Amino acid sequence: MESGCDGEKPVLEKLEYRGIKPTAMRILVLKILLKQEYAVSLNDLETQFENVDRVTLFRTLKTFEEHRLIHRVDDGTGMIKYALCSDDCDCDLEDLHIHFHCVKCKKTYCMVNNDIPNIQLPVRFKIREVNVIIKGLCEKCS
Amino acid sequence: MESGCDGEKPVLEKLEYRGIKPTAMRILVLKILLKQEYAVSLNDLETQFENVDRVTLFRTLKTFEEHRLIHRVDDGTGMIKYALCSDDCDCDLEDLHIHFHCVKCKKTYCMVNNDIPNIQLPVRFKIREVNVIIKGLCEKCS
DNA sequence: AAAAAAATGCAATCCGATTGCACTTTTTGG
DNA sequence: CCAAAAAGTGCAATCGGATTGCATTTTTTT
Repeated sequence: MESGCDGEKPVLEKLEYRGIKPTAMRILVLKILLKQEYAVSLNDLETQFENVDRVTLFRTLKTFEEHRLIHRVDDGTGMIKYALCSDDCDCDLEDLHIHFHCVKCKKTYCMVNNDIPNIQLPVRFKIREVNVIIKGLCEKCS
Repeated sequence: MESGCDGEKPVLEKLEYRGIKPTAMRILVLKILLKQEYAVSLNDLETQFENVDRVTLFRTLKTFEEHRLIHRVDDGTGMIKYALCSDDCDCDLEDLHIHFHCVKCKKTYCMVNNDIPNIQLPVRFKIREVNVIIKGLCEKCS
């Protein structure tokens, strides 16, 4: 049986694992991120708090990003979204799975079970990163 | 032998074909768009003029977009880019080919010879649009 | 040519992202 | 344990691209 309050240990471990000092704010934010089933924007995050400064959240996300705890998700809406990296992920820039953006509920899901398809480009183009965004209706909205 | 000045007819025809009234501004903008080999942002466009108002360009592009003469290209940079639709294109939202964004020269190319790969999603997700962005180094920069 | 409609240009606004700086909390070294 | 240094936080302000309001100009209609 777990005796820690609210099962906080895994959160602390995750932070430490990435070399991030566990401040109250960061613990809170990570807890929220862990609950999300889709990529969140700064705004999304902000609405989950009562009285938090946008900028602090912004910088918390920035710290998380720099330490590879989260990564940006480009879902084609122009708004930056974030998602947790998997524990073993060492993503240089962005992660490599497919993202699905629901045009109705505006949520962006990570389609973890899909591999990026192989794409043939003219010889001299050097691929560094592939981003596949699918737009449509998600399970709940279709 | 073509006798028209500067081969302007095709430009006028393109505008008319899409039901766009050919003002001086629009002819100029379309001519520039026809010369591009990659997707352009509003800024890119602006730098090709001496004294044009951003907003006019913006609205010109908007008109073109509404009449399906151009379409938006999302290259993951967060900045909206535009590219000409092919003559027979009737793209509802965005076009369906792959875009390549060079991280060095910042140009975004349309990879017209590549088909969008088939992607399997969980059953109840309804795909409306697929956008593939590849980042890396282009021919010239690699 | 006059009236109506469309296009244009300037100023201003909007909104998310980001920075500056002062204040607070945490860490470090004596 | 305390003082200095470092790190984190919060508020105000800035930045940059996108977009709108409105007055003026140009084009179309009658």
